[in-house]
Amino acid sequence: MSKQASLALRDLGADTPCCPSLAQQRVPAGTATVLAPAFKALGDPVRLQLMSMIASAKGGEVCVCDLTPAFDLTGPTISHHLKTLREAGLVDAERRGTWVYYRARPAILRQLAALLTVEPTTAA
Amino acid sequence: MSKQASLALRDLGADTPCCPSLAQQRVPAGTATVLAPAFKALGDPVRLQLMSMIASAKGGEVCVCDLTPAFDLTGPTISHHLKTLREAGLVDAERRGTWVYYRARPAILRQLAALLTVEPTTAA
DNA sequence: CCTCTAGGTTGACGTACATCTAATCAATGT
DNA sequence: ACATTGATTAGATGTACGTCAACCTAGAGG
Repeated sequence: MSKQASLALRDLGADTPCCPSLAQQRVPAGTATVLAPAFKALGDPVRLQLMSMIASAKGGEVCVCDLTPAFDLTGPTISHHLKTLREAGLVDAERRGTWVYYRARPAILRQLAALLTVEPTTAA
Repeated sequence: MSKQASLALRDLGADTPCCPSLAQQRVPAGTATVLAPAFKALGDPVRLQLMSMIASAKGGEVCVCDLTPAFDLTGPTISHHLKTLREAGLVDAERRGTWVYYRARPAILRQLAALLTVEPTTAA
């Protein structure tokens, strides 16, 4: 079930030109249905920090063993949040030996940022 | 209870320089706690479309009477979603005569966009 | 003043979510 | 092969969310 979300987000990159922007035109229902889960995934303080730790990591990736001790939560809970980020298409996971490494998907982040971008001067 | 969220978001604009960006440094727990509700508010397809309709409205504002018929939902449900957007500090409401008009808060949108903005070239 | 209409609020109900403990799977080292 | 460490999965529970039906509030107009 994690694959549909990732594929849907990837496909959306194809049928949208570049920067639709919330404020330029009404986002279609289909686009909203696809992108809302990504925002929802970022709508939790723990996941927002996890996303930031992954995106700002040196080398572009982080071991789960470095993420878990950063919170007062159990390992399974962190794993659950990482799964949510994964299913939202925001991150990728790769197992290398004993540890699992997470990596951000910059394209999706850029797409979400573009959607929220509004003109510097308020449109009259 | 809606005032705390708005004030918290406004305050955050003061103590943060301009564009912290997820990928430049780990977002502090406090910032995550304040901004996550804004992302959560956008994490629903209906609210994402409502936000878009409000932000893209001619004249910068929309009447609720124009928003409600755009969905297969009852009036109270739309009202509830608008309240969620209001409490997240994403929109402002103003009653003028019989109708209530909603207006976007560009500053908050810009802040969220800045947080998600990543470098065009992957940072090593 | 009283009624009508448009919005917003409250309470209730079903579902989804965040979190935990316990069990399972994967990889390394003795 | 066995035990150990790391990560995910499964089951359970309390809380929050989305939705609707019913009620309350505020202008408009007779």
